[in-house]
Amino acid sequence: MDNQEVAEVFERIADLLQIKGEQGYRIRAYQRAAESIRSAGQEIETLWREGKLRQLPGVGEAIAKKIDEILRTGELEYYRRLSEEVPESLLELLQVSDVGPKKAALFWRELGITTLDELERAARAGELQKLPGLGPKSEQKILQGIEALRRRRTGRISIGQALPMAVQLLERLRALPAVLQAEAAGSLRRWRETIGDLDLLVASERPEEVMEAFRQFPEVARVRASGEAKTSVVLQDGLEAQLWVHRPQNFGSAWQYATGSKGHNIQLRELALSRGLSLSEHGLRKANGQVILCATEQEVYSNLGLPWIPPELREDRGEIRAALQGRLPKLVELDDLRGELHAHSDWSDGRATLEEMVHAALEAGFEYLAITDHSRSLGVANGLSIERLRAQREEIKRLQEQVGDRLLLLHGAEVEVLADGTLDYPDEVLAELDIVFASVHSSLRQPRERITERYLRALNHPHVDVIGHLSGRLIGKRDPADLDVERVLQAAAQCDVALEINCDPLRLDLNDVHARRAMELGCLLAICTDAHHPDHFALHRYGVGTARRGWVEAERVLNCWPRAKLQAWLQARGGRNSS
DNA sequence: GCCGTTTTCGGCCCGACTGTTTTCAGTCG
Repeated sequence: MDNQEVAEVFERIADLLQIKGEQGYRIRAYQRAAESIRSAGQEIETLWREGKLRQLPGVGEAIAKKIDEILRTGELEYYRRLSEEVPESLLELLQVSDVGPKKAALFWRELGITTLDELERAARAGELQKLPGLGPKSEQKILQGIEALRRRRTGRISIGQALPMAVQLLERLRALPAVLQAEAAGSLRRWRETIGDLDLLVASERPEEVMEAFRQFPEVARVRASGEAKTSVVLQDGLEAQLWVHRPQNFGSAWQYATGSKGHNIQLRELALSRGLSLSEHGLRKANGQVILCATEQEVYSNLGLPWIPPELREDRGEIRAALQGRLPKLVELDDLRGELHAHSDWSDGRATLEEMVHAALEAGFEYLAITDHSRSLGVANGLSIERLRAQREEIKRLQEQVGDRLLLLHGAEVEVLADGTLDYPDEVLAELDIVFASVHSSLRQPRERITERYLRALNHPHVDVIGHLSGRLIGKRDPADLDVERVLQAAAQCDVALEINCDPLRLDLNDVHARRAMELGCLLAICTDAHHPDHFALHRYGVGTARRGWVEAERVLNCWPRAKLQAWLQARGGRNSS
């Protein structure tokens, strides 16, 4: 059973306890444990075998015992008994906006409702408004919530879709005369790979004016709630958006609050309490009632005795402790990237010529560009035969002469790791290349042991320099391969093979959690766009966001290295000589 | 149920908005 599945058990326990009416902090304890298990860098089974479950934050004696039972027996007696008491299907009611545990319990106990369909029927029949504490408006909202849920169905969307929408709304906000500053917050600012809703923040002295304009934006389909400080809307495409408006004097604390994550904010507020301060979006309040206004986030953190913590780290994954101890990483930045090592041309399945890719790289200010077209067996991608690969080398040499010293061109290939773990070109051909990416595009569904061995074989091949998009996942479309990631990362560290963080917002592969584990194990990384078109070079920022979420520092990223260091590393590997 | 630059027991984040209320509960972020 993997981390995700174990985490889900505890999440469901927390939800069931809420509906049951359990009061207090046990619920949060289960939620925190679930989040901790989900974002653990290692597999829960490994930690369990090694007796290290208690090292996970939020996992104490009781939850460790429950994990042990789950992994030994595949079941949990406590959970089974709980779901006998409270029907599990009630959990789907919680997905409806404006329905929480209290209302779900009310519908169940008073009307015997246990499914979404039953809830909808009751609402249409006017049964809900007869219940205590509800009226016609609540009933109408719940019906709208059910319809919105059915329309949406997709849940969270890719950050690649969310970012352009947020940019559009921010531009519109910045054009308003009453707006002094407008910024993204929430999971978007933390560069999470998927986004549940857009969180936007504005600094203004005239909040009503901003809110009024926002409600009228053409992107807005429906206003869910709107006050002086906060407006919540549903956009035309079903996505929800929040807008907060605060004065510039407390913009910093408001931005900190709106950025989250929830877990980070809770930890930060507890730290504030321990120092006799109460933290909210309005600022820091001392015991005597005096409020310290914070115009910048730096002021929020420094008043708590902390350095500013980059948004990508704010996931309650140990960043506050690290900040207290002065151990925050010096995160890689977009400007640290000096070149691209994974790019395609129309020699295989790219949509631009070599010349066009080279010129785009010059435009982007790269110091180097590796062309890495697909290898021969990948027919769907027009993979290069050995003859075509050698012809391409001549073409690249010609282009190198044209551009001279302005850009270093590397001739590489994205070589298929075949189903048995061998590579798609013979060794003598690989030896001719400047850089070799090894990737898996086929037989992704091999059983765990088999596909892990396949990668281990590739890692041990002397000519392999980088492993491309390790898991093969496409977010929301294709699950990652069933892989023993820990073994692969350890082998990569040992073989001195780098791992790609693929910047395509549908891949982001390695993901943040695996990137962080790779850093802990001493692996090298490469942040690459896998560009199939000149426009794709702009995707670097997504990979950098993921890398930063993985606590990645520039010195461990191949394409942050200066040209000479990169060349020296490549030439020292795989028995290549410097010819 | 977890956890300790206050603590192994007694704490555990904070506020906005809405609807159905005569002063607040529920939901959300």
